[in-house]
Amino acid sequence: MANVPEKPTLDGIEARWIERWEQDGTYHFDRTARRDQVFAIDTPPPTVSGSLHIGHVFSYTQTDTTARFQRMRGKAVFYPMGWDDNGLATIRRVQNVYGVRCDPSLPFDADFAPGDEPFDPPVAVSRPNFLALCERLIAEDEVLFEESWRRLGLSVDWSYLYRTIEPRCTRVSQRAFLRNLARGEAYQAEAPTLWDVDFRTAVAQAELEDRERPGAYHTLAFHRAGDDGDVLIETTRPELLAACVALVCHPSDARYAPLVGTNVRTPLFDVEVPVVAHPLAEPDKGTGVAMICTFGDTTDVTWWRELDLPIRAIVGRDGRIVADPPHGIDSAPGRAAFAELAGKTIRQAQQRIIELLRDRGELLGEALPITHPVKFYERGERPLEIVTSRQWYIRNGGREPELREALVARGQEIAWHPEFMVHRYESWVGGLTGDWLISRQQPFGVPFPVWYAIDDDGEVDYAHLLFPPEDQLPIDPSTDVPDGYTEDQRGKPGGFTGDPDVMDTWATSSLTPEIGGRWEDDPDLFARVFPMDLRPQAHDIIRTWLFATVVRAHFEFGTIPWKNAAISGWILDPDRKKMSKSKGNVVTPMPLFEQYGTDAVRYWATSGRLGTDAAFSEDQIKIGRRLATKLLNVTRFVLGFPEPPAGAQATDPLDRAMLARLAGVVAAAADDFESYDHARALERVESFFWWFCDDYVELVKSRAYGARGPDGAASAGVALREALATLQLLFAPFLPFVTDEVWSWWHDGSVHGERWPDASALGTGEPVDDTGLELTSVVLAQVRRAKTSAKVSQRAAVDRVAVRGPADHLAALAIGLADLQEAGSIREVTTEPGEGPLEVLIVLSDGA
RNA sequence: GGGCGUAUAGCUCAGUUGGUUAGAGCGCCACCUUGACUCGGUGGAGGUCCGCCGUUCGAGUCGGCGUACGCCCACCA
Repeated sequence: MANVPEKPTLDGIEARWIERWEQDGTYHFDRTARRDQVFAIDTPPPTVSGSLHIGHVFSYTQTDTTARFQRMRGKAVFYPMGWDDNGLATIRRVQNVYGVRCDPSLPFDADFAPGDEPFDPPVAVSRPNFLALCERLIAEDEVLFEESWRRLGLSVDWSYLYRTIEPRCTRVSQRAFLRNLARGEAYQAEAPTLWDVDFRTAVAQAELEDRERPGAYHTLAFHRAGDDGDVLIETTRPELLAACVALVCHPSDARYAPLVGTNVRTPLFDVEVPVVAHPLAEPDKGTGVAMICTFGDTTDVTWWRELDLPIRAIVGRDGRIVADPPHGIDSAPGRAAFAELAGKTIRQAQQRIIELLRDRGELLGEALPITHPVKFYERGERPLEIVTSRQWYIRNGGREPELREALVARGQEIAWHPEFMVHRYESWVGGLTGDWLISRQQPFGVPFPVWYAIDDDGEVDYAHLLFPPEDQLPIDPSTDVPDGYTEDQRGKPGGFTGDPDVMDTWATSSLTPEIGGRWEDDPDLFARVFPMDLRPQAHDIIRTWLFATVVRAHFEFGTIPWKNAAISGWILDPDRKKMSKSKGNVVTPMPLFEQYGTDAVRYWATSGRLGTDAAFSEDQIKIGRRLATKLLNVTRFVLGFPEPPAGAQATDPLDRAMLARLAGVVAAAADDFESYDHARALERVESFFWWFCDDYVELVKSRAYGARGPDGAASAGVALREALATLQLLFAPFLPFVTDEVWSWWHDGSVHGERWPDASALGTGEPVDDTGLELTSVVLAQVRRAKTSAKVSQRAAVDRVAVRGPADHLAALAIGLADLQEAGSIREVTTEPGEGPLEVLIVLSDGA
């Protein structure tokens, strides 16, 4: 019945099995399953790009082993996939691939077509043209992207594939936003926000990172009234002097106490500003007095807000000094100085103002060079500025202690794997300084489903919002028209205008459980999968994706979005540096799949534990390859023994002991999986497997061929096959291709449609003492050692093996002696009771 | 500044509630072409378990102090 190939091979098996699984619906989600029979996974939708990254392989394969295990446990596994294609990553890619930039003021050009090469210099295109290019590039990318993902052998149900920009996801995103708005969880505000001058968009606290940058302290002289002399301050940003609205010192700083409440005049611009006190000012920094500008950093924002200071904004959204001086700069010399700076970039303005100040003697001493951390948008190239703008926010506890506590508590409801990762969540939520800024001033993304009425004077009335009913979603306010209006009223007095912004990508991806589960579109499905069982993701996006998802579920459903969070580590290169495109040390998995087979790469990936960064190791992949090859060969070998008669059982004590040991592995590996420790499960199974191949199969092969009669052969044959089938099942979550390959040689149907083995059904199911098995291995090793030392073949004959040791050990060992004799080509085996540890005397035939 | 994690063989890492001489794989060395596997098999060498102090009959494991590395959060005039 077995159909074993003459020369088994791993080459090319992926394509065959991927096609077969797709045809047979092997990973099809049974949506009739009750909620308690479902295991739902909130798969991270990867950002669409040209290719798969080795880090993807690492984390997604780990999740896949859990999905496969749960499926084998009888769960209906809901394992959707999605592509995240609506973010800045897509915009950047379109800009680079086609050499274009979006200029919303341009009209649509129906004849526009990109060239084969990117335009250089970049060409400005209209928003509709830009969006068309986004769609086009995404469509091209996603074909190849999906192909490479399928090659990984994930057991996802591809019929649930989604793209975050598609209408259905846009609808989910807009609906959730409108509900947040209706409940007061989302709001609009005009406020200072961190701003990327290259992307020309606001960015959220979660997307910041500090980078060390060179800078310098410059000492500036502010002037007191009359002849009271100067007040000196140090600043790294003299170019913001025109934006200065006050000086600040610590309330307890006696040196400056007399100054507080008085006014001083700024150098160069001669603007009168007050000296104020605030606890955030640090006496031992600089001179102890700092200038407050609107806005140099987030501390300035705090001071400005808490001290109720005026605003003098001088940095435009393009990162240049604005054309007109802010109010307060009234003197002719002051205005002249400002004119020198207007239109310059920050760098240029800094250079120029230093010259101007020095010429006037208001810059003292030499600049003191320093290195200091500067805030950047994580994808950006220039430091962030702070500009005042109208933005949308979702409350996240950053300004409300009660909400913050509630969200911390939600995080603690989740079972984290590993547990300590909850600390990252807690420290992030605990450190929030403001609400979640979700609007972005970008051409491509999910639009805010909001219009504003325009009053009779032509002013936009931001307090007068117009919404679409939910059943009209998704909408684009730049082309759709609110109820009660007509298109020709767009932008007119008494008419309306659409909100120009789009949502940040996290505002949509924070809804992946709702998107994947078809919230509101398919209530029956949603009820079966939400809240989900598992969110797998990497630790760097706990503060963004994970937290945001918790916020949305908390508001919409009053629940956590999933019971478990499995946090994977990162891939480091072999020198333990983080892999990144800029370092040029990125490994692409496709060539590895080709060279070693997907299973081999999966072996490496699943050897990694959750929460632990792992070094990329081609050696580990080679070991995986060896394992897969061994599975092919041992299957071929075992299936080549005479088939035991129907109804035969494993009766030989050695066989029963082996099966009992295997039963222990089955149970322990299941426990490992239940506690999200796939790597330990693999280690356990693998360890048994090599012992099985190296010792057990070697011990019983002669008997299996009939050397000790038909009963012994039948017992060995049964045990070998039971163990082989069990091992194939145990490896199935890790090595899906080779296990289905070897399974198919002697079974109908896929191994991935089978149940996890029943430990109690192995052998007779009765407990068996493992000592005999262990001792047999020990004596076998001694015999091998004797032959190796004598530099003879393992096949060489042995005259006599004499074992001396405690009676209970000898009794246990008795189950293996006959097979040992065959396996070792031993003429005579004797045992003798004695004290102390087991001693083995081996007499080789040559007298060696 | 606060927090989390890691430290075991040349390398990558296991080591569960404390329990004989601390394990695996790779690499290295030697040997064997033994009924499937040379992408194979057998064996060997190789360790002050980061340091110090403590608890204990007993510590790689528990506690304290420290060191190194990585990360998170905060600060950043």
